[in-house]
Amino acid sequence: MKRDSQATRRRILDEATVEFARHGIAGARVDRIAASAGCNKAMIYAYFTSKDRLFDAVFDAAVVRNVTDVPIDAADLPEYAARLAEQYEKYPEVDRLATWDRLERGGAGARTTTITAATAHKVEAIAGVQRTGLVSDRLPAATLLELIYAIARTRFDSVAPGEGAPVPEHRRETVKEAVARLVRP
Amino acid sequence: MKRDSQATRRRILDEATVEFARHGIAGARVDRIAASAGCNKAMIYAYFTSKDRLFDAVFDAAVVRNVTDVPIDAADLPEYAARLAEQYEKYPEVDRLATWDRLERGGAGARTTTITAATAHKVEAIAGVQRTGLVSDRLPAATLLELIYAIARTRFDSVAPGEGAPVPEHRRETVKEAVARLVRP
DNA sequence: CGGGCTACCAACCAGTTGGTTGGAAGTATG
DNA sequence: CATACTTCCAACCAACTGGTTGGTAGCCCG
Repeated sequence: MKRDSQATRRRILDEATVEFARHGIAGARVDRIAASAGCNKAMIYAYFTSKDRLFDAVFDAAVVRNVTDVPIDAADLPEYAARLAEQYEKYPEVDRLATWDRLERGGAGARTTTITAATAHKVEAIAGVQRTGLVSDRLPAATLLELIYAIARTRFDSVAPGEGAPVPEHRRETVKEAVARLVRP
Repeated sequence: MKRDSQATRRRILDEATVEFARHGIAGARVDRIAASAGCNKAMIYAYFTSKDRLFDAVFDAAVVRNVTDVPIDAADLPEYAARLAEQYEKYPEVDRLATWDRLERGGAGARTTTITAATAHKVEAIAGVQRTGLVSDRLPAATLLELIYAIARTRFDSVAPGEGAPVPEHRRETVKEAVARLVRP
């Protein structure tokens, strides 16, 4: 068959993203990833060394995209949070991968240099805006960021599933309103 | 050895709680549960039928305790959220079990009659207080409850791990302040 | 055109694991 | 004291699974 190692690697990563997001590390099956990627299991080990390293690659790719796609705007935290919520809506697997990482690996994936640097930058940006008085300093910058993350990740589907769950536009407004209240001076 | 089926069942449930909270369903090992419960694996199947049913029993016990231990007080939502946060601090396995349930079973455990009834009651209680004007109705009652849950579950340890993470008392005040802002009319 | 390298694969291995079986042992009762 | 019931167990089974091996086949280059 026609060969293209870059294409094979790409398909493995894509299908592994789906499999890990759905089943986590312990529940994912390397055989299933190979089957849906249309290649042999040995190829996965050739490119990624082990199941765990494959998860690393998947996690890093997903998280880097989130950090890149949604830069912080400390001057407009409600809007920033709304864009973050949209990103989670667009890529629900990212939150799932982050949650699997927290449960199965104690959050090790989130302690990479890329993420910790990005996070430190965000905290400093929020602290800066707090010093100008535009954002309340009743809560520390790091705490505020965690709350913004928690609110942006909320899907609003578990209390009243199927009914009253906000459509994306409502979710955006909900997140915006909630964060606006948190940061109001 | 002296026999006591109630005691054996209790030990299995306790050790299964630890194992499922730590590893989830796919990652938990029935052999490990048996070993730490000090009984034979066959006993687990005698009492609980299957690994999945054992998780059901563990989940139900943990969740029922949360619902029972922390009844809602719609007249003081910030304080209610603070008590909820304390409960999560006291029993961190509950949030983990709920999260595994969401990831591995699509939240099926949370859709039991006990929980949906308790939730409906809470939503109605919040809606009632909104009608009196004491709590803002900018956000629907169900949405407000989801946000309260999200805030109460936040551990404030992932943005600045190890440093600046609030001690329980600070966490309580942080949750209270955040929820007070959300519900302010 | 043939050799060598790269990309790929079917079959396999050794260990694991949820669940079962054919009992043994403790205990209660007649 | 013997029987029967309940609680418990060691060994086992069949299927599974992460990872490896001994290749094959496509393709490039001299």
